Amino acid sequence: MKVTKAQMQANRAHIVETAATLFRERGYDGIGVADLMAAAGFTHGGFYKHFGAKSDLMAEAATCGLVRSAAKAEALTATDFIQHYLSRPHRDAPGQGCTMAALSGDAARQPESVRNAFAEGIEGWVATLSGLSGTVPDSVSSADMRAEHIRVIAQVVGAMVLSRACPDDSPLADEILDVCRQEALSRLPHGDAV
Amino acid sequence: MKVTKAQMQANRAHIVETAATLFRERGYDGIGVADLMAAAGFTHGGFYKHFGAKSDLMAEAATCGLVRSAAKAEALTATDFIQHYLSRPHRDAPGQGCTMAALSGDAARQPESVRNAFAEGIEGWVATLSGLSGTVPDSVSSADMRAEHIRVIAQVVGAMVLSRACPDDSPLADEILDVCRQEALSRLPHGDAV
DNA sequence: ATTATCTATAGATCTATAGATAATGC
DNA sequence: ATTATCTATAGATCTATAGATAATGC
Repeated sequence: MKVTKAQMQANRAHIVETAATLFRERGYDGIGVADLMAAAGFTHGGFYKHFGAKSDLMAEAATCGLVRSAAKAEALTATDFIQHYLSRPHRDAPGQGCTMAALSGDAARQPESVRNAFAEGIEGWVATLSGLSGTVPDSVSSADMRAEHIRVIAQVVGAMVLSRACPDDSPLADEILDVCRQEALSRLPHGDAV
Repeated sequence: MKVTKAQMQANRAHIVETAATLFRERGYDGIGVADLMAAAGFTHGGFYKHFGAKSDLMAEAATCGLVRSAAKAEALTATDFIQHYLSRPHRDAPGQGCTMAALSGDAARQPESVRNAFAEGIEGWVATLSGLSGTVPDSVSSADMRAEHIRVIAQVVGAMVLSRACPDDSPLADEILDVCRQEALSRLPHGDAV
């Protein structure tokens, strides 16, 4: 039943990725170690050879999800990022979407190790937004860019969290995305995005 | 062991208020029916004479918390509302704070009855912001006021959710509140708030 | 007579651990 | 020999229900 070291690393990575999806879909308390391991193709007893506790996996899965989606965003313009982020497909597929939007509320009640992963992930997103073309108007000083990036993140995360808290097919859920998208795009340079 | 009808109504209301606090502090999955009833001063068996299921209490507690804090906000100016909302005391006392910030992430994974309570609560907050003096600049048309109020709510909820996801004493947690407070206040009329 | 609350429990979870198994890696 | 994974289980939860009790309300 033992596997090679390389296979064990691959198994561990697969557990983390599976958890990153299932935690985003069901919340940290919404899926247990046994179901997570089963979804990854293992029995639950082996979990504790990979991780010291469930909260260790929460932290690793958060980092995995935050890094992965920030890397995807780096290929986009700021306009395309906002369009994709504040979209119905993103809202309706939290398992593949933004970890901040899906799990920040849960993370606030988890150990500091999990919240550390979130803080580093948020910093990563600030850096990612700085790299997107046209993130802030040309007139904004570079000293204010960081603040503006933080505001954009708070705006889009807040919009997504509130939209998801509404019932399916709620007009308000769509309206929240629409008005925040309009605002976020109007902040971009050139005004060519709305 | 039976009580008067009036006492029973009072007991029920007390359970809802206790739940409104404990759910905000620990999340919907973070406290069970037995502990909730014990915190309200009852044994857990009686719960099901008051509510059909735990999710019924989630919906009632959400409405209770949302209505109560919106009523408190109505006595404030828009400037004071932003100052209080995006403050460290609010961030560090979720049990008495905004239900949207504390439980929207959890609500997204709950039955439609709970999300209906959230959608109505968000609409209530839009109406509340409309009533605050100086919510939007005088130049904004009334047709755009609703959109602007939704954006303010998304902004402050997003800021609070992200700030709480950071570790205790994290500089980033404070920075998120600070930069979003600055932005929200600058949107108010007269520019006298910053 | 009705019923709000209580005690007790069913049945299903959950996290974490103990010990067996079987394949790697020395 | 080591160890990644497995089976099995301990001990603690959880939601919901059943039946007893005792006070209200007719």
